[in-house]
Amino acid sequence: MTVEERYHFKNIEPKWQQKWEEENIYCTPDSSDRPKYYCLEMFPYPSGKLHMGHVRNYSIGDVVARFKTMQGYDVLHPMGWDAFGLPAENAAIKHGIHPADWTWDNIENMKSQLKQLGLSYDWRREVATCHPDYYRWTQWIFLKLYERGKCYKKTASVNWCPSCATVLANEQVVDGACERCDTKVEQRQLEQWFFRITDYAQRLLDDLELLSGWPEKVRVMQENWIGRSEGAEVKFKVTGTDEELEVFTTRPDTIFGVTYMVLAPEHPLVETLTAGTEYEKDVADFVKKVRNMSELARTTAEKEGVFTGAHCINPLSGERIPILVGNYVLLEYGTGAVMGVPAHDQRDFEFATKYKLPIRPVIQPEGRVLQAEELKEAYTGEGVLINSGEFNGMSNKEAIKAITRKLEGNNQGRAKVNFRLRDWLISRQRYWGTPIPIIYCKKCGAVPVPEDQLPVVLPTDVDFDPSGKSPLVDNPDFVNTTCPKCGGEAKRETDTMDTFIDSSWYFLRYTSPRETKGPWDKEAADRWMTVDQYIGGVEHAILHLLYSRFFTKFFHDLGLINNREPFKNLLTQGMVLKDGAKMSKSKGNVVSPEEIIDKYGADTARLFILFAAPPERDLEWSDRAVEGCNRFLNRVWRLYYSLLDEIKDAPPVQNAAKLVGVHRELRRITHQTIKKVSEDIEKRFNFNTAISAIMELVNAVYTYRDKVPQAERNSSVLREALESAVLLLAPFAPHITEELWQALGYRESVHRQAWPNYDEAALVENEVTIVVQINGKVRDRVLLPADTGVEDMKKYVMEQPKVRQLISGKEVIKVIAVPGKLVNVVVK
RNA sequence: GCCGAAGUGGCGGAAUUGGCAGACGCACUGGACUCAAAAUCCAGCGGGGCUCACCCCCCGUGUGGGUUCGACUCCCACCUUCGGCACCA
Repeated sequence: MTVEERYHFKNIEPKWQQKWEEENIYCTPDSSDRPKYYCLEMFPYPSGKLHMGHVRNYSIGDVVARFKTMQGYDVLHPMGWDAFGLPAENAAIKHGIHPADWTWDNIENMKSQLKQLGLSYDWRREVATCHPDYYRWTQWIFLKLYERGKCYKKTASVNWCPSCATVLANEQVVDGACERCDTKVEQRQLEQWFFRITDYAQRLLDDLELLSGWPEKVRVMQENWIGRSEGAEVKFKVTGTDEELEVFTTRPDTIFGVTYMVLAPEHPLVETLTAGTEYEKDVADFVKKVRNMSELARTTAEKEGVFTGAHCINPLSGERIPILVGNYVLLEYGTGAVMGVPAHDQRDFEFATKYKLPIRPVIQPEGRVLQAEELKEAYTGEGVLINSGEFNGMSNKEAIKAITRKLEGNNQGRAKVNFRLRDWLISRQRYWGTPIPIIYCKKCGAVPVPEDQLPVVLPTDVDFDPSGKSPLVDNPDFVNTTCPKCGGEAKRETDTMDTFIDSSWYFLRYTSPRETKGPWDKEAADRWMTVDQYIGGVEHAILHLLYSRFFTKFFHDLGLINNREPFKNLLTQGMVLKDGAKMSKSKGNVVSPEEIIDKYGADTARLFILFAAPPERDLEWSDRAVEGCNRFLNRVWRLYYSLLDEIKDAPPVQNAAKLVGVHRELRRITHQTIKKVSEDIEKRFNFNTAISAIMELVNAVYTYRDKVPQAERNSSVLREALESAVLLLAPFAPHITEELWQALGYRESVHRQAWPNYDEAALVENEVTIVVQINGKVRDRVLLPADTGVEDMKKYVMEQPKVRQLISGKEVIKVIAVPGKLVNVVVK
């Protein structure tokens, strides 16, 4: 095969893409003796067009997959579509296109764009969550959760997005607004489906320790989101009734400092305690006012409260304590009621000061006497108990245990762990999602659809209401059915599932994507899981990653898989910026991947995006730098073109040890580059420095070609350098390297070659430059044999005329020598 | 407010274990090639001083201190930017 004089990516790229597809070179075999490696990038929502964030995500993953393949691993590298979701439905309402058509068209379009990038996916394993063969198993998983009591329906105050016309999970509310459309979220009382993720709170927290391959940042975010706190639940008897008021506190040691109690406005006792009293109206007005506030307004409002007229009894001191209702107490956390200890909690302090409630210190810091009147803020530190009866003098740390024990003994309380994490609200009042497989029967109530009747197919013949109301609600063919239990008339659930459910198990489906007997084949799942490397945006740090971990644990408990965690190593890539801001239509700073690929080719686009910054960091787009990468590929091409005849029939390097001078040096650079590129990819994912090392190798070959006359060149060394450069560059720029590889005379794909190994002996330098410092400042450099010992180095350096001159008349205090590096002379 | 990450030339970034700061690339400047341009190639490119040829010297990794023979790297304090959490009792 001959090589053209100029690099025409427009011919080369489609040619190889087609060849690779014909020969199925990226298809993962069903069985193999090689060790497995599962490389996964977060699958995209099929919005219609690829953006630069996708290009970055998938370029990173492709380098990893190709590198691991060349290293001899059996690599699973699949791609698919997170294909349910609101934009499809909005397109239907706006443009009259059916969500299914819209979605499948987009998938087709994006798939061809992905193919143009030359990504090494096994397309036979493609999945789309909106396909009945997929969501059938999403429904199956729902039924398993239902069966095991991990799925339930309840009426609760939920987040409602008026623009999306649906409820949202807690995780989908950001700063009181819908994470999708930024509309202010309202609170509504609705009956909704939940998954009991809170049952897994402790395990989700504990197993973060297994995830040493995750960024610390993501682990901390999950830890905060789960929000474990240890404390106690304490019962206070309400005076004059049989009622008991229960509170959760992390500070049972301050119980003698309680001077009031506060209930959440939604707390059931509020009505009970005030009914028929003179306080009823004031309290009801207050509750109404607070309830009408949005969550955001409520959390930013100043603390307010009103007295209910009721009192309760401190279980340890017997003291009578007033009960208030407060806007800052949340019903959903703990028991929906808190004890007020103004001396030792800043919020309580502010509240008590505002309403002139008493403040009583019960913890005394060492060496200081706390006087209630003098306090300017709550004392939240450690100390010794005072004003606390039998516990006086005890350290507060001990008192936490002692008081909890005492309460437990009296049946007035118990140790308790609370989590910030709430159950996952999974139902959505929208059409384009997985139907919830539940049937409501007048006689039997909510009945799960039997497994053999799955999937509950989403009907496609539906009309869309501009209000966003789900077309399922008014679709009699879908809604009306018979009860699986009694055969009587019944109605289907019309809510669909949160799309995060679809994406919480797709990584398992890839292991056996056409399995019909279950969501996946256990043997296949056990062979491939866990995902060795997961790559995606940090915006999924909580939602998707937490839900997937929850599902994995649930599947593990059911014996469906052996692994406990889905993703062993996680790489969170940074954003692609233009002019310092995230690319967005509204800012008008979008660079389209299509244009770039058309102008420079996929190899250039990939190379730039990997070269411009390390993957975790944000990347600033630069058209000029893209041109630079294109220039580099042209430079590589020209180098091959000019040397191809010379190296075509060159044998492998023999008697490497006997090489000298420039030939030895070129070989050293070749092997040093192999080492550096291998380590940069493997250990650090620093593709930018790997690429710069390849550039240096190419520069070195240029220098060799231009400085050494042709007759004197060592064609074997030259060939080794050029061949290595192609192999090292192959994961980054798959098309050009394939073309050059074949030009070297090989028939088999470069992507099926073994990753090059470096020869340790070739790395050894005979002579090294030693830096000479005087008092830590570089003053000279000397060339010494690489194996020169410490004493010889010192001796040699001290004899240098320049050194003698610089230290003359000064006292040499000591001389430090680091072999291969430097000599530092310390003088006074 | 709390937690975390980062701060290095005109720009993106490098320095992996405390040992030559600025690799590689972009931009820029000068030169070669050309009738000319593009492309390509060569050289220069942190700031300042001194020579103004070579050399040499001083300063320099957000700021101020410290440890060390030696600090972009370790420690303390502070400033700035970005990200996350934020009545969670």
